[in-house]
Amino acid sequence: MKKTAQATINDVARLAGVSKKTVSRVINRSPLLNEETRERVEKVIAEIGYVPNPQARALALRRNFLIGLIHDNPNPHMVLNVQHGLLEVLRDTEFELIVHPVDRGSPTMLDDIRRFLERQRPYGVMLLPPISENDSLAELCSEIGTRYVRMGSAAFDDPQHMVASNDREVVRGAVGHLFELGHRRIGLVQGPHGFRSAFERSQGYEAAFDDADLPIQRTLIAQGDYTFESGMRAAERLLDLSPRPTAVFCSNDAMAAGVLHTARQRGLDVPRDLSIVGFDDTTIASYLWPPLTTVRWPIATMARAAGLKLIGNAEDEDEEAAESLFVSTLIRRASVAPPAE
Amino acid sequence: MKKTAQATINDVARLAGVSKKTVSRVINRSPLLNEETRERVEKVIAEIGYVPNPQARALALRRNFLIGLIHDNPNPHMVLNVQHGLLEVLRDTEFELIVHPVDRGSPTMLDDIRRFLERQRPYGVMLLPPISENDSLAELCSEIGTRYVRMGSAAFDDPQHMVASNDREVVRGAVGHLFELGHRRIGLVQGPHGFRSAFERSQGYEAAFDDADLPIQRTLIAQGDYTFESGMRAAERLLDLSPRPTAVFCSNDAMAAGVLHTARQRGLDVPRDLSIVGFDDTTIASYLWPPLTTVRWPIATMARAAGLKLIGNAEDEDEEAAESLFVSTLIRRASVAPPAE
DNA sequence: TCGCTAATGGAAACCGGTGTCACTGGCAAG
DNA sequence: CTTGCCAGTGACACCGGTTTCCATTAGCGA
Repeated sequence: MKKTAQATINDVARLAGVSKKTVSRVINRSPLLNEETRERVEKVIAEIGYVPNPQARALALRRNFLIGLIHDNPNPHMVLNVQHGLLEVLRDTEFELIVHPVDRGSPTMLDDIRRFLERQRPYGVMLLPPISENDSLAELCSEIGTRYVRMGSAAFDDPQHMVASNDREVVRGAVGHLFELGHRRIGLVQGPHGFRSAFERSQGYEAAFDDADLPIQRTLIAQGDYTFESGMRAAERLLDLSPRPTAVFCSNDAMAAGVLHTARQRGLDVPRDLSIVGFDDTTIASYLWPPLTTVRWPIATMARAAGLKLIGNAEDEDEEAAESLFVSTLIRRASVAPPAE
Repeated sequence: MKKTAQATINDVARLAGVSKKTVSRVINRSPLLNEETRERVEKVIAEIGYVPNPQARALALRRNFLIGLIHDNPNPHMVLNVQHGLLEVLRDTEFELIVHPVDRGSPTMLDDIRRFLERQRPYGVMLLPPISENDSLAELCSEIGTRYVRMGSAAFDDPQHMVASNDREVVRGAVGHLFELGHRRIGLVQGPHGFRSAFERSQGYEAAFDDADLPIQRTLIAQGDYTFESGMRAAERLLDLSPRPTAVFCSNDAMAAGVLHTARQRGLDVPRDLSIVGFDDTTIASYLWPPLTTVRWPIATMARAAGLKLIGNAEDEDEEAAESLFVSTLIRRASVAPPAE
């Protein structure tokens, strides 16, 4: 009795006077089990504080009780919010979170991920954008037999494998809001090519112009790459236009902050001379002066739903309970006003 | 040959005509091994692409090839930077990162962590502040036999278990810098009680007053809790003082952003009417207007060092190579100027 | 009382590695 | 020539679970 090491299934079996197998049945809630036996075993388990060894289980089941987070995401705000949401679901379960960032653009990326999946054998993985948009990655998961959920700005997979937000619609509404205030020359700072989110948001911008029956002017569209600096550069080009745009929608907050920065360097007053709308609602948005009007998407909520899909409850009746489409909303702060002219 | 499942150590042994044990010796670089045998086995390993199964290893060794990150940290910037640093070291090793946030203040916190350590048996864990300051947690790790490294604002453990920054000294220098510019009434927005970082930074502030042979005025010290809002509230009190302080040092950037916010609401010009210094050098700091003078501490570098200590290389000669004390530096931006008066 | 079936529980194999210990052959010392 | 030592290797148990297969028991009708 000197060993304080963890109790094993053998200890439980011995103390309860049954075989390992029976204990295993209790743990896994096998239905073919005498009620009385079950209670006796459960009593012993509670008494000695037995917890099954995850490594042994993983070996026998060929599947680990880990949820993997695979991402190549440049946005810390997003990564951390996703972690929060996932961990909230995982808390009080036997699952743990294992984070595996990858290098977008590395030619061996898919091999890296395959190795990760084959070695660690996570129970399920969550794929963050932009890598979640890669279909061959989803196929890889299917092939290996790992459950997966993709997160994205549009529904590009089955609901059971997808949590998506409505980027296009919410941007359409946000830009529409600018039109309603009287803006006509509304700039766009796009996200980088190859990002579905950038595409969706640009589409929303264009849809708003359609709604307003105005033609889309290419010169009002500047290319960014989701960084602060690219926002500054984009603003330099847009603010050189004559006539100057009176409002700018930016595909994310970092670029919006860059636009604000440049505007201020040029002595422009925001929002009087220029209205700015961002996307993400990072903490930055409310710290800026003026506080940034932006789109808040329920990242943590989405991650929570993804977690439920992953660890679900495959047998539970509420299989379909976890949502897969989430609405983002426009948060109105002080960086938007009617045009001054 | 139909099974595409992972090759096992048995396959390697069979194909190389040796026993499992010998293969195991090759994998673990046992020195008592005929060179010729080793080459033969390695050839087979390379041919069939064998990779040891981590679960089986974990079971046999009673130790997983996982590095745990235990934190209760409210600062996403920091958490993510630590993850970056750790993952950089872990990349291309057999280790993976497992993230385990805990609930500071929960009475069962230590039990939660014990359970985590006993169940997952991580190879090593990294402890982030403020929880890293909890000595009983470090004792728990020792007791269970888990390698650990604590991160903190001062060296409160052996170098082998510690990566620390020099918060006190750098703040002393930063506030000293304000004195040099001619400021005399310098406010302090403190971090919350019980945080070593808050304590160290406050001590640095006081040390700078000592250096300048000026008495510390309690009214110039406001209490915050590291949040933006607490910075705003603290500023409201400090800016009501008469005479008003001409500069404020804030224990982190979020509170500095709050101070800036309040200053601007009152129509004060920063830095002309009020100089502001933050701490952390989060992205916020450079996005703000004016860009914030702040202290940058090399979080990712520290995390990298911590990672090396954890997975080290216990047998390597450069055991002592990994640094354990890191210097933070003052980043001078536009939020500081000589007092106007 | 006997025989049959269904329900329950146990023995042993297995998952894929590592640790212990015994064994072999070659060589130096006695 | 015998003994002892050592490098190199393998047989086998073991880590702590799950799974397969079989034995036992209970229940029930004949």
